[in-house]
Amino acid sequence: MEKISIVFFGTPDIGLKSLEHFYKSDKFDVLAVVTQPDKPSGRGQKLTLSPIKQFALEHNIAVFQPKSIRKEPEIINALKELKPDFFVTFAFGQILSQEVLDIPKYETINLHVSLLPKYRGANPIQRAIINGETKTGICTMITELGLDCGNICLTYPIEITKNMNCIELFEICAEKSPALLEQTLIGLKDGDITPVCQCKDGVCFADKLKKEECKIDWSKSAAEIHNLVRGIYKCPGAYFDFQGKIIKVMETEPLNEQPEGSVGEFVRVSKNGIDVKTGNGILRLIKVKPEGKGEMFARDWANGIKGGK
RNA sequence: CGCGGGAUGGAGCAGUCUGGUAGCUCGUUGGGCUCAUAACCCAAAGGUCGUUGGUUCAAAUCCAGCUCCCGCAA
Repeated sequence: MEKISIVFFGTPDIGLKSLEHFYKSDKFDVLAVVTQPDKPSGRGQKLTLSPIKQFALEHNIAVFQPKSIRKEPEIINALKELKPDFFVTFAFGQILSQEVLDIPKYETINLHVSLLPKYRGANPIQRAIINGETKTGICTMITELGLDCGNICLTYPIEITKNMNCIELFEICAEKSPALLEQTLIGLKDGDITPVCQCKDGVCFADKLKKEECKIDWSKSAAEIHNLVRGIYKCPGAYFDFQGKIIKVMETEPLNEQPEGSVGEFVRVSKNGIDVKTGNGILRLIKVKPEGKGEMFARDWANGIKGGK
């Protein structure tokens, strides 16, 4: 069987397993990788390569790093020269142009980590958890010019369990993506897949996270805050202010009690954690991460506060 | 050279400015109380104060270098 040739468009590590799969598979040929330019990042402003670029460099795959691919004819021409069967985009971070979409012999396909048409856009995984969804999924689609609006090829459902956080969900998505992409490409090439239009009902968008959203509003219900905490776990993490310091909340458990006291007050400190009164119910803080410190159990943090007074 | 916080028994912290006996809240172990306990009382064990050098009669503390961890910003 002739190999299917692809160009992989991606940036963060959620797509790494898929790229690796294509690279190692004898059914596919990765002609090149397109990723975001290197950016200064991290403490000390060091120039950082995207995980996808690192992988490409380690395996001698050609890398293109357009600032904006629509406006760089040289890169577009180079991609045309490759004569790929497919373009595969997965968390690339740039909008393509029709000219780019038309380059591959078959299609340009995109993998999106939600069950479209829900959660189109930048942050589907985190938004799904924040909104308390119990199921989501991944799907492949024919890329069109609009935002995640193309016809659907294949989907794979994923259950969101009660305490799952966004990192865990990221990993599941990354894990399940390679097989779905492979099926999609082979199916499209053989004509076994007929992409279907996204139904018009239920369209919603997953906007980028704003900084204000990460600050915990104790007047919300314990369940809502719990969803926020796990939805933005570590990236960037939900927090509250305490004595002028930022305290990030890493792990929580909502409880149904309705205690006396005011909203946001620590009503109880026990071996299990710090119980905070919310607009509805108690939120038990299990693990926190104070500014400048490492992650710790909430009860340990509480120990230090008392001792320091 | 982007800005900033931190390293002290097993955990979380105070003590550093103003050098002079290793402290607090927990945990652990043993004992007591109790029908019983995660509660209470008593006792014990456990620390080269991140590392190297300097100043000093004397350094967790002052000075200089180094290592590691973390927050912001991007």
